[in-house]
Amino acid sequence: MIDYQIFKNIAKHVSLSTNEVQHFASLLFVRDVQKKELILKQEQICRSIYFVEEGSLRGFNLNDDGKECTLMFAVRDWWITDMNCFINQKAAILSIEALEASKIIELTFDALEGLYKSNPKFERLFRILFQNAYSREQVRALHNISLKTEKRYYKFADKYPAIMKKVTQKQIASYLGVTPEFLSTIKKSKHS
Amino acid sequence: MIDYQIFKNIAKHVSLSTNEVQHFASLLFVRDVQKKELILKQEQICRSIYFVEEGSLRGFNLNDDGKECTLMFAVRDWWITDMNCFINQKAAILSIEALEASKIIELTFDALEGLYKSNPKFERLFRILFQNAYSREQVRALHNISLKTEKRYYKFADKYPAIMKKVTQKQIASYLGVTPEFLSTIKKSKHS
DNA sequence: CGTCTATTTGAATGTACTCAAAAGCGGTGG
DNA sequence: CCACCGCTTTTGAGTACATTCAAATAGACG
Repeated sequence: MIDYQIFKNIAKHVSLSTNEVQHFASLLFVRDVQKKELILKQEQICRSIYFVEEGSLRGFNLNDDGKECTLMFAVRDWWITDMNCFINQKAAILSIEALEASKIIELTFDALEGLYKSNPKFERLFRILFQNAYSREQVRALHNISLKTEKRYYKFADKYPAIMKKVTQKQIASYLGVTPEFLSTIKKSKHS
Repeated sequence: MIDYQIFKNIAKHVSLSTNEVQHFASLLFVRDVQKKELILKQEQICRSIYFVEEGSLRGFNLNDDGKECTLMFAVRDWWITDMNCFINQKAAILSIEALEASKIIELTFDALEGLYKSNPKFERLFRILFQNAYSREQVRALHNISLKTEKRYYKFADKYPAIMKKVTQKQIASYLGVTPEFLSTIKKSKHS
């Protein structure tokens, strides 16, 4: 297990001793999920943060009108959770589904709180992960309010080629907050 | 200085000894800025994170077409920076201006990196601040892509009454990513 | 091969923008 | 204290962006 991608991901930010790695590993749950399986269901308490060891996931919200909004994708080497519900341990706004057969690694809220207490390296690790996540969301918010859909689409496609390979156009449309029909017409018109 | 709001803010998340508070305080720069003064200028390296001790700030981007987009407001007891540029120590995308005469507290990147190394409590503190910031941005992203402008406006007004008192309608429009003219027509139509 | 879903296309409608002009408001100087 | 100036807000007409609904086509999968 110690040759898993998750340890390479961590090693980018902090260096752990063999013992620390072992302890961390002992807290993880590795799960193989199949395509379309839900790792987290909306309304359910969000008890864990997830790492994509292999495969791909999508976090989305289904509203009262039946409209799906994709908030995030996660491919190999990415972390994902419904952050707001995770940190407050309350009912999730998002569902998270597998886009294909995937291997995911689960770290529960309680285990993570224990890690924070037992070893400041984990405070550091997640401080870095969260600061990076916040930074990305801040840039995304700027793009959302300042750019036209067409430009946002091509920026997304440029920035995340690994995601483009895994997802349908309908899912990208729901990530951009437009209808699949409109995204279709955008792609047809000649682009920059 | 130790009765400043910033220490109450920190005490919500970690408890520091008198010595730790003193050390932290020794790293801070307190500045009085006047209305319209720029704390951070776009294109300039973003070297610090700021805390609003008193007053209010606005972070915005000015694009090539001369269009201003407000990414965030900060009132008393809030932290603000151009996160992406702060953590990479590169040219800022945002300018930050004072909306009124304000007292702000500046913590530089280098000082903060020193704090992380010297005392894990600061890793914890900023881990919590960043996770909360990320959580808020995630919710905001969902609202941006799923809700109509009208609903976003009233949600914002409900959630941040302290900000509503300080900012113009034009600035709110630029935060929502719509024109001031359009926001004006929204307010006129009868609302939910 | 047949079924289910994704994608495309088009017409009609709604949402939001641009441009222009008028009205309102706050601050400054005489 | 009033008059003027600059900026914000409002209003309206015309246009562009994006949605809804419906139907046709194309792909994916068992």
